[in-house]
Amino acid sequence: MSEKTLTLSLDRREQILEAAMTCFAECGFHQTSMHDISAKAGISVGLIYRYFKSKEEMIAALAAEHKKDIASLLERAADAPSLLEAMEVIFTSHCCARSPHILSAFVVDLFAEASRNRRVAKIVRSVMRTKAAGVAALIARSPELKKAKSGLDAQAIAEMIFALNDGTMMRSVLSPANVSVSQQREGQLKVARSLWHLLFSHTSHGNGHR
Amino acid sequence: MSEKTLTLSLDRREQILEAAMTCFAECGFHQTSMHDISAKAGISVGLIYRYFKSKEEMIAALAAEHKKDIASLLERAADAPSLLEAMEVIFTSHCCARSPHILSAFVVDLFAEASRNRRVAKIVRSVMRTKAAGVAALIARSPELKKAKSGLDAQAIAEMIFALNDGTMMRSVLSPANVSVSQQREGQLKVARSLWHLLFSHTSHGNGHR
Amino acid sequence: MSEKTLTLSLDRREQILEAAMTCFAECGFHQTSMHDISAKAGISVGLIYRYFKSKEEMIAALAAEHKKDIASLLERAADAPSLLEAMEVIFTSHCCARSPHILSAFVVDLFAEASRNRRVAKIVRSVMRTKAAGVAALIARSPELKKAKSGLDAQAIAEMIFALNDGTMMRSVLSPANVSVSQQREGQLKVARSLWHLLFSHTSHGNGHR
Amino acid sequence: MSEKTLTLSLDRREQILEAAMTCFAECGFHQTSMHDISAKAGISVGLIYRYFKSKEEMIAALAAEHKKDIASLLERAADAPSLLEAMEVIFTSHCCARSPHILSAFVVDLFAEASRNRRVAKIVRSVMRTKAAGVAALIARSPELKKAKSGLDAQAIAEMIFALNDGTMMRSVLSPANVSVSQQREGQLKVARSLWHLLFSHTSHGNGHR
DNA sequence: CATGAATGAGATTTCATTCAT
DNA sequence: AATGAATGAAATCTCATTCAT
Repeated sequence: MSEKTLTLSLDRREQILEAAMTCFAECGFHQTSMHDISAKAGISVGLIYRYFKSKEEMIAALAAEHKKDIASLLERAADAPSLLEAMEVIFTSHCCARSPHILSAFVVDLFAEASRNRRVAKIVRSVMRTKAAGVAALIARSPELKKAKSGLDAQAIAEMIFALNDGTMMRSVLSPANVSVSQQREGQLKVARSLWHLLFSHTSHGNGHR
Repeated sequence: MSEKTLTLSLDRREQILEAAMTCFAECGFHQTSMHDISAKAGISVGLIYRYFKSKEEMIAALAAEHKKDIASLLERAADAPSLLEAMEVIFTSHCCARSPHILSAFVVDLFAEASRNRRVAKIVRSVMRTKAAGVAALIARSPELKKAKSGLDAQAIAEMIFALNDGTMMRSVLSPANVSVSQQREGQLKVARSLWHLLFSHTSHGNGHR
Repeated sequence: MSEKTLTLSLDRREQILEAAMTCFAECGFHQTSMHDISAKAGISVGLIYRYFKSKEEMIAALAAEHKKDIASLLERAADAPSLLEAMEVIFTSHCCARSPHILSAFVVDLFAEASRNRRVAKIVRSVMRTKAAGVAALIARSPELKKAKSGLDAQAIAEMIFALNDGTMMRSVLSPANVSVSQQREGQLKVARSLWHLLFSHTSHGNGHR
Repeated sequence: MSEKTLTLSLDRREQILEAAMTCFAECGFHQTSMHDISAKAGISVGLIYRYFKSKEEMIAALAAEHKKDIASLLERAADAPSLLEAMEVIFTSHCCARSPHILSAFVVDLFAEASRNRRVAKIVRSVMRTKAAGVAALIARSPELKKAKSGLDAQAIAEMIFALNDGTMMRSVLSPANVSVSQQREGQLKVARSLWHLLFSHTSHGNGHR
């Protein structure tokens, strides 16, 4: 029974976080009311407080989940057959999950929040480190690195990849609603490939993407 | 007198916006109260409402100011003797003005806000267009472009520059307080030069920056 | 089995009341939550409701228990060999039971509650009558009364004893934590003896208390 | 203008405290809502917070007012032509001000609160010291003291007076509504005179009160 | 032009109580 | 008998905005 109870509890927790994520992405942390979240989750306000001590704790929990998502993303990227494909996985990651804007909007809010909330800042910093380390490893072991004549080390390349990745994501929150998920995907792929070519390709002609 | 009144008014407006900017950057739009702003500006709450119809209007006004700042930044970049130097101007722009984090935090908040506020979205989109067009022009006329063998057109290059620029800025809101402005500057310069090399340099050895 | 069940139930009831008493004394009736009580009693919230219809009922039950405590106190006082000793029993009663402040704080809260809760008021009034009658009887039968030249009748003397008793108890909730139980006892004894001397002694020299 | 503003503010503050006092006495600190107070004062909830940072601060403010009331009561007592009359002033003080029960109920609540609220405890302790010192001085200078053969010093007598005073007040919160203010006054006077006789009178026959 | 007192809706959070298991 | 998840009303406190002075 304790197992079932635990499962049930975890489901509830998930359900609440899912609702919160959607609300936060739609309205921002501080414009989303607990009532909004409870309504979206289809439960009462009070129940949320059995799972989270405060609204801030929910934000932190979501930030922690984000960290896990990033970790699993990196694993998937590590499994990719080539560095180019790994980069494609990374650059398109926020285009698939859930609805288009949701994730981007959430992450931008997360950074904004991190700039004034120690607790969130700590988590987001750790996300950044996870990402940087993961990709640096990816690059370090890739055959492309040796061919690269850019003179940049794995660390610098990783940082560039992520800055560009975050930058496109930040800008994507403004892409008009009529841009479909697959169009966004295309755009992201284009950026990823462009960067790959810049970093590792020496033949300009091979750059076959539009 | 009307002229003086006008001047006075504009000063007041500036004074209020200056205070608001600081508060917004410190606490975020929706966690900053009108009282916070009035206190920072050293005036009464009521007076703010003689200059701005609402809080939202202040955000919009600041977004508009941001747009002007970007425009003037682009002018300065256009005056730079070389494309590399232009990129250096662009990448370090948010490191000088006011205190370190202030501007970055504000801009990240602005994007977050834009993702759910039509009015702000409109302005920020126009900022993005301004930037993109400005830099595209910069590149189009630069001698480097012809030498570039990346196969990317001016537009794509401009987008990459800005995505990277926004990405590093977004990440900078998390740089610890003990990172000085000049250190941040250094970091930004490094990124700018790396990108420049990737885009336009064919001699890997020339990449002399650390 | 029904007998055992009943016994069990009574134990439970006692256990709950004991926990409630402690919580109430520590935090006050209306700042103690049912959860606090259930936690202190080591049971679930729901179980409390099998024994008490509501929180108010618990307060009433505790008031009723207090009434019994007072009745038994009076019996003990009646068994005392002299009136002075009876008074000593009465004045020190709240110093022994449980931890020092607990009982005083509870009783003061009980009076506060009684001033706006009919049900509690009824019980507390009855406590007061019990006390008054009991002590009046004690005095009426005591040899001291005849010697007393104060001109006060048993009823008036009883009232004075209790007003003084309640007054010292009310003030004792403020005695700092570093006053030990035995010190409090000393203080109460001193007051009891002083009053006894005032009421019944005609030789000022016999007033041997410190 | 600043003077008028100040006056206005003080009036407001007074008005709010007056309303709060009534509500607190009627319902207790923790059963009175801010809305109750604002309704009783005829203002909005928000306005209360311009004058008091929190509910707790209002309680503290009222406790501080109580302290002043006690100080002024002691001054009046000191002006009384005789010690007996001084005691009469003291014992009847809570019968006149405002409506009958209000003050008593408030003070009992104040003691209850003091038993778990450091801030209030501090104030109430200081009230107790003020009272004790004031009356001890009163007694020390009175001619009765010399005649007293009780063997009690001024300090002990003062404490007895106050314990009795507080005790009768605590008990008065339970006097039924049909007991008029003047009847309560009578009762208090009776107690005061009884005590005076016990303390200072040597002729039992002179005890002329009922 | 300038103030800041005043409003009242709304946000977060708590809690007595119920009820399915 | 016993649990504790669930509810939702209510409490405290905040804040954008208005308006009399």
